Amino acid sequence: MAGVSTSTVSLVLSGKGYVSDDTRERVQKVIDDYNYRPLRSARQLASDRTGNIGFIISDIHLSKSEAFYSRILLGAELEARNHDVYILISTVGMNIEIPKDIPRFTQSRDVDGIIIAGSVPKKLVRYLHNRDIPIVLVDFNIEDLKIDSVIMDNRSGMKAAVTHLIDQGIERIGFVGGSYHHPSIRERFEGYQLAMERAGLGQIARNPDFYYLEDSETTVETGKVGIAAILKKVTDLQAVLCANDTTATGCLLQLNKLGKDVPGEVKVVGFDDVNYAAITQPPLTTVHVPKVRMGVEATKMLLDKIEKPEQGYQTRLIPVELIIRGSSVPVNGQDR
Amino acid sequence: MAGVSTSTVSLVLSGKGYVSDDTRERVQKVIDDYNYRPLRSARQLASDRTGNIGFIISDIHLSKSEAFYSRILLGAELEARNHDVYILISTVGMNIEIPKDIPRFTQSRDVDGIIIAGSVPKKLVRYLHNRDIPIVLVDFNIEDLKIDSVIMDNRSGMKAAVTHLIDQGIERIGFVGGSYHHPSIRERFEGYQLAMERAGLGQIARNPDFYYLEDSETTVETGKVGIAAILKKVTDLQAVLCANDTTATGCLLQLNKLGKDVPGEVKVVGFDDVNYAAITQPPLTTVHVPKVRMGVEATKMLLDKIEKPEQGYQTRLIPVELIIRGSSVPVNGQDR
DNA sequence: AAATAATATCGAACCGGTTCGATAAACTTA
DNA sequence: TAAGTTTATCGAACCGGTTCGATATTATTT
Repeated sequence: MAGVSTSTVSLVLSGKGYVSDDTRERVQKVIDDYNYRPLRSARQLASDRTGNIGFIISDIHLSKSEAFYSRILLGAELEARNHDVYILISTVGMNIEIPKDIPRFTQSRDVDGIIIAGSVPKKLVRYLHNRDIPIVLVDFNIEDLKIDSVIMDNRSGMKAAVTHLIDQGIERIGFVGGSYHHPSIRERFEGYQLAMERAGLGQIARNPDFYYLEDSETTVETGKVGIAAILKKVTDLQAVLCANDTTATGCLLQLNKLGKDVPGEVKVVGFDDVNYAAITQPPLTTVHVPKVRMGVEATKMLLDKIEKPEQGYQTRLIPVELIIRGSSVPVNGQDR
Repeated sequence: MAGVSTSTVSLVLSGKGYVSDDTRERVQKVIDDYNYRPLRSARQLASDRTGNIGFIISDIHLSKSEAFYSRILLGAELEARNHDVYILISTVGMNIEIPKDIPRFTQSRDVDGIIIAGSVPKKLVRYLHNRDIPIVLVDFNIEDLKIDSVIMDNRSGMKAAVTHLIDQGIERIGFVGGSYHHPSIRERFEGYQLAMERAGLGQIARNPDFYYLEDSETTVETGKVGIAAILKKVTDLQAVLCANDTTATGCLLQLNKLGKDVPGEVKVVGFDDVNYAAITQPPLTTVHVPKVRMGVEATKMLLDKIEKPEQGYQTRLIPVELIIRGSSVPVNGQDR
């Protein structure tokens, strides 16, 4: 329609090679007028790019009560849209078999790279990494593999929480965690111990009476059991830091059941700032994690990696922020 | 490698046409041995199917606190996997411009059909419907368009809730809702009125003092404001039914603040059974909606529609179930 | 036994782009 | 002004499948 060959149109589309301004404008006009969009499958077949990225998440995480990973997905989608890239999602179970249950898109080369959000079976990551597919991990990492990752600053977050409590003159601070195999949870626990150490309270943070850890997935139950266990040994506990908001919610419920006033007798601090954190009773003090932004960053990193595969691996540390609500400070108004 | 032409391999793959058992086995063996997977882009280009389905959801819904729509997405993914189909997700804002902000995959024919989850701008649905793309709506519908949909049985759910309360000898039952433009919310309100009517309590359900509706998106705040408004007019309210669990949570918070005992003075019933409904204080009686299943059904319907576009449109009504927890019945044990 | 139908396989066109090499025109440079 | 460059465009091969018609073989019917 513009009186040129398809090759020329292709050049206009990609912006490569030599095209006279005159021709370029003429072609562009036809494209605009007819709302022409190149067929992706044809492009994919001809070039070696698919323009898709895979998003892998465990089915547990996707359907968890908090929209934590959904928001990471949202961020990834927003950024992908900017680059005209599609996201193919795939859930995996935690007990998958390799290679039977490998996400399909990795088999038929339907993606240029993969984002893995949250913890998934390590052997899956190993398998994909060995196959030289660009990967970015979000809120996850595997010690011995050099894979790009986006993680929140768990240690600083915990440090801020500890400081917030110590500033109020509180010292007998415990910790309730869960799935210790998840790097974020481990880092949070370490952050707690480190910050306590620095404040001269190392003998408390190192005392197992003051913390509760377990290896299973964190649930509300974890919080209930955890705080109950600690209180049995430490009757005058003043505050508890939790590995995440889910656990913190469990602590709140259990403390309420035991008739302990929050924040009067025991203060509670969570981590993640999931949406319902603001509507617990009392509202939960917690460390805000910018989930959407993490998804955005992951996509950026991945696209970058796809573009320049040779560059070394990197880890992006996303800053977090302590949000102070009613569970850690005495109420002065009626609602705070 | 099997000593046959590519055409024959194609026939083996698709199971169409004539292939001798001998040849079929030989080809299949090579496929298995070499883990051969046909390249999707080549298939897409050659046939007119993409093997992808689009999943459209408003960005608000995807990042809401409850994992409601994420679970629908999960269900869709699980079923899609069974059919070796990919899901391309796209979020849309509620104030999009047509055709500028139309999800990309609809423009470049990258999907065979579309699932729309929850409410999105009506003009978007109209636009897509006019373009003759197979569509299935989940938890949404538009009165004047004949589009396949999967919806939960809102009226029956509300009826079960009303009956549950009436069985306890309660009559002064109110309703707190929100975004009335959402069909599910409207149906729930209608279900409430209808069930009350049938029980001879129509004069209550028709009395505006007993219900609170607004046009904005439902939030916790909606619940707080709603229950407060009703209590001002109906001081001896015995129970409140809510349009969803989010609103119900708001009611719980507000009742707690006002010093009203739940369920002693006022009983509260929600709708949806989102994950955190079990951990409110007290745990929330609510109507369970099988979200994952809705996603599964939607995918099934869509693939069916793609296969046989001519068949008439249908609506699949998914049954719901009342889950009785502490917010609507007196506690007899310590925790119930 | 001949005619017809069913089975089995393949060659070649095609899907809609990208990209390389060829060709030609317009500029530079010696 | 001839030779060499840069700019502009295009033809044709190619990506890896699907599908239609042609052809050959085998089975069935009359």
